Amino acid sequence: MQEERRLAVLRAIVEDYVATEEPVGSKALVERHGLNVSPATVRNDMAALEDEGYLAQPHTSAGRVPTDKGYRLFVDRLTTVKPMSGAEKRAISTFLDGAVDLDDVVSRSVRLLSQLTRQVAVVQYPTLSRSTVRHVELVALGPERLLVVAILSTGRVEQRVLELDAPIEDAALADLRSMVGRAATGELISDAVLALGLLAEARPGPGPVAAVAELLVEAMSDHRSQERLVVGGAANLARYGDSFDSAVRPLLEALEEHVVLLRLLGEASTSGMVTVRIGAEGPIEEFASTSVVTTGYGPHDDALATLGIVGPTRMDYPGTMAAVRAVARYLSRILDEG
Amino acid sequence: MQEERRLAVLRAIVEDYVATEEPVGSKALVERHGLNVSPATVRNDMAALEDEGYLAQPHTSAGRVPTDKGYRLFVDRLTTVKPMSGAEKRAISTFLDGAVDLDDVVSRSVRLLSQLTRQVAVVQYPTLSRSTVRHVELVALGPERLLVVAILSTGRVEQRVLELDAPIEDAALADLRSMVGRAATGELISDAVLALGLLAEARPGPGPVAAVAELLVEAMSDHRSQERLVVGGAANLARYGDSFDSAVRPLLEALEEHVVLLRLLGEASTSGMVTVRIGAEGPIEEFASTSVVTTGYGPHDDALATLGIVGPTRMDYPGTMAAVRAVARYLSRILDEG
DNA sequence: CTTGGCACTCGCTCCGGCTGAGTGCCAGAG
DNA sequence: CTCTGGCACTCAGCCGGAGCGAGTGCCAAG
Repeated sequence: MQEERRLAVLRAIVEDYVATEEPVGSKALVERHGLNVSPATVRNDMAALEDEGYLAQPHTSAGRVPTDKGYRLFVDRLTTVKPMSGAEKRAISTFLDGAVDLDDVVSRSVRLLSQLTRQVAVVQYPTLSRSTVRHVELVALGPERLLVVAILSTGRVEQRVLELDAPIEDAALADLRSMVGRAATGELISDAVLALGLLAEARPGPGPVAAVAELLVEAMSDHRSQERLVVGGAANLARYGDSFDSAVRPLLEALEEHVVLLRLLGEASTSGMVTVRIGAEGPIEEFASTSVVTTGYGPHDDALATLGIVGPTRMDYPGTMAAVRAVARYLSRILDEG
Repeated sequence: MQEERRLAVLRAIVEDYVATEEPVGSKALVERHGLNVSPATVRNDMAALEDEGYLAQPHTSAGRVPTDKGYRLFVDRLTTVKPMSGAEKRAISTFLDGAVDLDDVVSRSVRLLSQLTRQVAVVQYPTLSRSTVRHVELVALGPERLLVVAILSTGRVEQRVLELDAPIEDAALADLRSMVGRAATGELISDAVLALGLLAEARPGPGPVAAVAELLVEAMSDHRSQERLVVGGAANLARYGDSFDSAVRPLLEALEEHVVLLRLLGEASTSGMVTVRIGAEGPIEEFASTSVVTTGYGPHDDALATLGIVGPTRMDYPGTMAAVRAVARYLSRILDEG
């Protein structure tokens, strides 16, 4: 009975604090929400919640503020994911349907997500496990440098430069090109990887052939493609009104370090569900004072890549989670079709 | 005689203000620089410079601050571009020489430039007028959607999606593919464009063939490639200690609007020279309170693309200009070799 | 368990005075 | 005509104290 009310109080505090950005007191709370109890009662509940670590006081005579633990409880037990409005849904689909290109799809998703959530959006490029190899091209950049380009049926283009141990003859290159082409073209990525592996084995030794084959294997496995991601909406960091140099600068730096971001996304990559990491729950200290809302996406309901947002722990979790989920779904659908 | 000293005073004020970020007064000025006159004399000069619009006072009883006009005079007449130190030069070349890829070269350049100048760096992708077409690939994404990929000898990959008016048969596609391949492969871009133009003329009518050819022409002309650019070092905006929400937020937004940035770069694209645009000299209001230092770069001394930095009008112009020039040169050389 | 009352805490804001860097002007000296 | 020292003046920034008020904790009664 009182337990229930306490949770209601916690929810109310989170909602108010997210909305006003100011510590919320007992009186204001009973007024703004329809709690049929007196402020004194709420005060008792607040004191209890504080003892349990869900709330904190900035200073002795101020209102309460949720702790990370409080937010955690809020998203775990007090959140009903509110569906997007019809208008929002339409906006999403028309915005994404206009894309002409994989790059375009991704960059539109980032923009969309950052605008919907008013946070910094991060979208990892989708992997390509289901796509087939359309064409492999080897370009000599110099006597010992080779550019390997693989064109995939999804429209993705993977490229990579290979430094050779020894110069390669034009004839040998043409030979290699046709061999690789025959082995890989038209195959599923996985099959092409297999075929190239065989090819490399059949031609052992230190020659460039094996090296190229091995490189192709590596380049076309998911590894490299997952390294790419796009960040957008960094301007939303400007809403961190307080503590600028101390908070925003390292964040901006971290956002340019894609390696760090990839770790961040990789962490909570449970497929299908929206994942929320609050404050210092993750091991990456740059993001210890932020929350990260992510979800997997990809064609055929496989969660092949991750997308999400980074924002202050004080954020509208239900709305943000709904937006992240919605964008991931539409994006998955588009990849399914393309 | 006095005119000379006045310029020295202006230079000293600019240097001090850039270093300290605080309005500089007459007394401090004569102490820090070896001016062999009294503060009173300097005051008279300052008053004169203020009358002419080169200086301004934040408030009645504070030191002077250079105006945009003052900075202009400073860079035009008082700046000797200081050469990079040997260590810096070495750092630049080793950092850039490690690149494996065109994308890598560009992203390294951005990082380098932002670190050297401690400003936001912007690098436009180089154009490809001298490169040849290595391969053209047409991929059917659907019955009426075609992906066109062109691989160029520089390692650049251009791609584009084409929506057809009518479905295209596999046979027709294969036909088209070989025709286009024969016409373009191995040719200089310009020649390929020519050949494809002829091809389109020879096959008139509303069929997909002409459309594809025309699209290729368009895709491979410089237009699209010049649209791409990379931004880095946005974290340096955090050093705008004062006026955050009012100044940095719109800047961050503008930096994500590549269209705006391209206009900015396009403006001052005089080849060979380092160009400085100070404050409101340009027509783009988002950048009215910043300075932009740019220069052209590209292989063979053609200035084919632009690179530069965006920062506060209060910046170290000589150092910044030197860094921009140095990076542009090394970058050009690398493109020359590759 | 809830409620009203009450004393208490303490961050925020306003106000006034002080300080000091910096200026403008003027009169005198080169 | 230019430079210099002197002098009065201005004004932003920095305390420090007073007052305010939101909010709390505790207690005794319902």
